[in-house]
Amino acid sequence: MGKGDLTRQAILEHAVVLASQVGLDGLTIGRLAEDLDLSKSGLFAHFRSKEALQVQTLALAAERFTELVIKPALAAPRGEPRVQALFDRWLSWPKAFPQPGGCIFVAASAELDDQPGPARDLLVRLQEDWLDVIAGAVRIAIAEGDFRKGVDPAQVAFDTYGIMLVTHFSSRLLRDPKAGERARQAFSSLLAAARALPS
Amino acid sequence: MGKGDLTRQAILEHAVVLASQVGLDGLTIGRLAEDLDLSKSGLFAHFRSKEALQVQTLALAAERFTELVIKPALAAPRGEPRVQALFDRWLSWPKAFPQPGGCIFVAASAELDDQPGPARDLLVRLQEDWLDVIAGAVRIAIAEGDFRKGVDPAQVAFDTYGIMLVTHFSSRLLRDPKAGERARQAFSSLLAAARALPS
DNA sequence: GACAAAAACGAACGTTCGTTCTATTATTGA
DNA sequence: TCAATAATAGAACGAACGTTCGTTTTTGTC
Repeated sequence: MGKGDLTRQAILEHAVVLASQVGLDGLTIGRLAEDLDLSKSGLFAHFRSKEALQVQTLALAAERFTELVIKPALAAPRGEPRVQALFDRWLSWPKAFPQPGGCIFVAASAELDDQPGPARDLLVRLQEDWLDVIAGAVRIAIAEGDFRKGVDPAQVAFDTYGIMLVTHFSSRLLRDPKAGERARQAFSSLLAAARALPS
Repeated sequence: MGKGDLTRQAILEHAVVLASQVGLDGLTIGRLAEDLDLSKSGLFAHFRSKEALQVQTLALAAERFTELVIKPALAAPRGEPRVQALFDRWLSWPKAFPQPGGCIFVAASAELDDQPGPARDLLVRLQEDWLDVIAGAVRIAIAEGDFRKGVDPAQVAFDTYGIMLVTHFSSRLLRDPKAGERARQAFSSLLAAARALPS
């Protein structure tokens, strides 16, 4: 890895931090350059367009998300524990990879939902993949007998995603200190409803 | 109402539409003026700052939300029907007051969560009020005997808000045509869990 | 219909944006 | 070590931003 890739990596690392606060659109080449003691043009040369910068920023965040959330959670035992692990890891993900403005994907979701382009395309793919990971874990939990047979994995993934979103808004916009607690409570109810009756 | 107030109203009406698509920050005085066949300076004179424009845009949307969602729902019978009505009215609110970019409050929530100022302050107050309305309806449903005594109204409001958020993202970002259906399913499960057992 | 007040205009301001050049400095590989 | 290449800097661009100002048009009232 040459020096170029090194600084590019450093730029993107900081871009995620910044984008979590000001959004992918609020992300500015001048600001980024100033923070990293680079010239605007020098930084720009690494990406050759702002759109590319946005896409690569999202991509880096996704890479980290896989490392820090998905991979460790998939190490949990098949069945309900793995579903629980996915949720727990998600909850602590803004701490695992510091994002002062909260989850960058949530911020980007609201921003890009009406803005066609490669950044939106990538984000959609990432979010669909994430929902699929959850649904897959639920499907396994059904097969393992932890959850009832009638449970719809996609619906559980939908519901879980909802809890994640409301947790984000509750803690970041409303500054509710009880958000984490409420989130756990909500998720616990969700699991209880899916759980198979003890035989 | 003089002519000034009339055009100001028209401006704000369109500002809500625009802000739902590009956000409160993406809202631009030039674009707004062009759409309404006004001069930039002529439009600007109505507000004297962009911040005031943003705040008044939010305020108008809140006014409409009260008219079109809260007020009609509160006309429903006390108890579970009223809780259901609140949810149903929310679901159809982007159609009742056209917002091509989806609910303006959801868009603003992600945008302003790290941006101190009067716009954020107003938005927080509005969202807290909305949560209180839901929690209040739940409290009444408990008193009426529709819901179990142990139900936590604030938690139900939290859960409901989550379903609303995931519905928004599912339909707007992922373009999932089944979002509405999934939302109803999720909410119906939520109510079922809160419901008192038939005596 | 005259006249003051209100509303809208048009031009310009200083900034900042993304982007494009050309030139200079660092890094690399033979 | 030295040429080739990659990385960065610096200056400038056109466009768009919010905002200000002085002027002109429209409105409402006696």
